Amino acid sequence: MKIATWNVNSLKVRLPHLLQWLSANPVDVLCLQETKLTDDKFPLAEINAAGYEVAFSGQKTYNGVAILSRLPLTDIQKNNPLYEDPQQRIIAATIGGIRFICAYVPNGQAVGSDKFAYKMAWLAALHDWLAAEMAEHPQLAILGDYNIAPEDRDVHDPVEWGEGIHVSPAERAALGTLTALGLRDAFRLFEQPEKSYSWWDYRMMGFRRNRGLRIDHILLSPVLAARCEACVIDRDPRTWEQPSDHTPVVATLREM
DNA sequence: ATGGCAATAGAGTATTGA
Repeated sequence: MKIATWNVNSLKVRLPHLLQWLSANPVDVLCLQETKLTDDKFPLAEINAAGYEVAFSGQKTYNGVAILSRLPLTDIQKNNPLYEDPQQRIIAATIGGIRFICAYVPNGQAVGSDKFAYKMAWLAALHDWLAAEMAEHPQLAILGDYNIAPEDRDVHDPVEWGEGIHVSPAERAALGTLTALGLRDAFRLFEQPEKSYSWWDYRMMGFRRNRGLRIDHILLSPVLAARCEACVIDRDPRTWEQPSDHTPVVATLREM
């Protein structure tokens, strides 16, 4: 089973890329972030025609998440039941006995800002909800844009980024509370090339110069981590015309 | 230190992203 996550930065603009990528990479489950579409504008017919069922939760202009699946999705949950949030950043569903959570963690803008406080409160609530979900679902995967680079090796220039947004000790500690639940970063279960990133700034030729961050992650419960046999970042879509600034992360799970 | 690029809303420019 192949599972993946991709922040598409507008599904309206990126639908051709999504369909192109899926035709070459027919993953079983794909979590999308930043669809930026209200539900009435979601391209349901095109995604169904590509062979996928889909659960989605969107809003105008910002945020918006979706889970595409070749198998039926059940027990669909929108947002964290422990956290009242007008922003559509989470959708969850059970697929083939696995609980999937698609998450778009707040950006946070700048350490100490109001948006940063929101990010930290949001992550604390996510932790509490995940603890309950993991107790109920031993097979759990949470995929998405975490807007946190876990370690300095996930940052193109740790000195330049300092202790700013996406790399601050507080954010890394919040991510650490998730791994303390037993969740494993699928990418780091395996040997990986140095300077592997999942996002590059549009500006300053960020991609060409590989000035990136690894902020998109697949976290797996212990049972699923034991089934994981590969995890890769697919840089290819970032080379296409008018790309998202993020690129897909794909994990392979051994069949039971 | 700032802005640089892209998407959106909406009609010139502001906001947000990371």
